[in-house]
Amino acid sequence: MHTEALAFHSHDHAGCSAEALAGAEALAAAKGLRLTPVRRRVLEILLEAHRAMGAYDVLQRLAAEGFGNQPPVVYRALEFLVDQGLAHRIQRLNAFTACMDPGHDHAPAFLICRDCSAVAEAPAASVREALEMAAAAVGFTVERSTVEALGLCPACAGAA
Amino acid sequence: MHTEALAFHSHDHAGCSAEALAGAEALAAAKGLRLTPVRRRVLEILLEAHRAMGAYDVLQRLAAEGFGNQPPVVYRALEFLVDQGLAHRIQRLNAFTACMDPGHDHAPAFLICRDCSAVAEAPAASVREALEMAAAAVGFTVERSTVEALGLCPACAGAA
DNA sequence: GATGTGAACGTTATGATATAACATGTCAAG
DNA sequence: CTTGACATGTTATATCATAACGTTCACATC
Repeated sequence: MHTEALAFHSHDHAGCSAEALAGAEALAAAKGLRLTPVRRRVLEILLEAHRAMGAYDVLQRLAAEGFGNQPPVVYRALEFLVDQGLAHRIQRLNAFTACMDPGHDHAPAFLICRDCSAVAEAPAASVREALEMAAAAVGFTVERSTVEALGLCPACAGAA
Repeated sequence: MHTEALAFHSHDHAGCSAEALAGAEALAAAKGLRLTPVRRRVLEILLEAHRAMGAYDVLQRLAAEGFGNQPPVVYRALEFLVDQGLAHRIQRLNAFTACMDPGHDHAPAFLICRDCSAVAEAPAASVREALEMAAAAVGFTVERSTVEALGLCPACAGAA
């Protein structure tokens, strides 16, 4: 279960966080990256929250634990995590989420529930492919893409 | 020529702006919307620029012409235009562009050149369809979607 | 073990983007 | 000519993000 929309279903949360963290450590070791205390703690905070968090929300948590409490501290850590594919930025929310599946595929689509604000990462290979085709048709070369959908998650759709 | 990536090719710019503006007026008339001086002027500014502009850039133009010079003035006009499909927000740039084809299709993909910053609107029916399928697979209902690609436009790819 | 080097971190300050709240103006319907 | 709805203008502030600079620390080299 690594490409499904975990966030929309109950699951072994502690387990999936631990797994993602282990994946991050493996990736860091493999690539010779430094998963320093700040970076690691930011990733843990995102994993624990299991939803999109604003940079300043993360910063508050960091500061409460004795790390620096100025914006650059958290923005640098987030930049590192995003660059390495360990976290994602949700443009629509100016927020960040931990990547649930570091190291694989990547360039997922994000499904954002407008009701409960849950954010799920969905496999988007077909979406990217369609986008690349559309871009190629006008001579454009895609390097990075952002695909985000706003709507209703299963639970909130059911409640309505 | 209403679904192609105009921004990447030379074309009758004054003509396409006039056309889009006429389309906006027709749409406003048809829907009973008020295309007031501020709103109309914001749309014209976006059409003339023919690229993504930040809200404060637009505001500066407005202020120079005697309109209010406080952020809410331009943000309200932009919100109106975006809601009515006369302009689009480019999340990745925190910027706005005029819609080149008001009234049709809609929910285009945006192709953003990282070199020259040109932004083109590309037809994205197939992309949206793929996204809706992927979302449906996890029980999510898409209401609005954001599809943006960062890369190289034909001209800049050629120059490199 | 001293020392140079570079990356990460901390801090100050500021910049850029966006909205809440309220006052004023406009205009058509009653 | 009042009322009500909506647009605009203004003040103030919230929110998101980065430039610039100094300090610390791990580590390689001498």
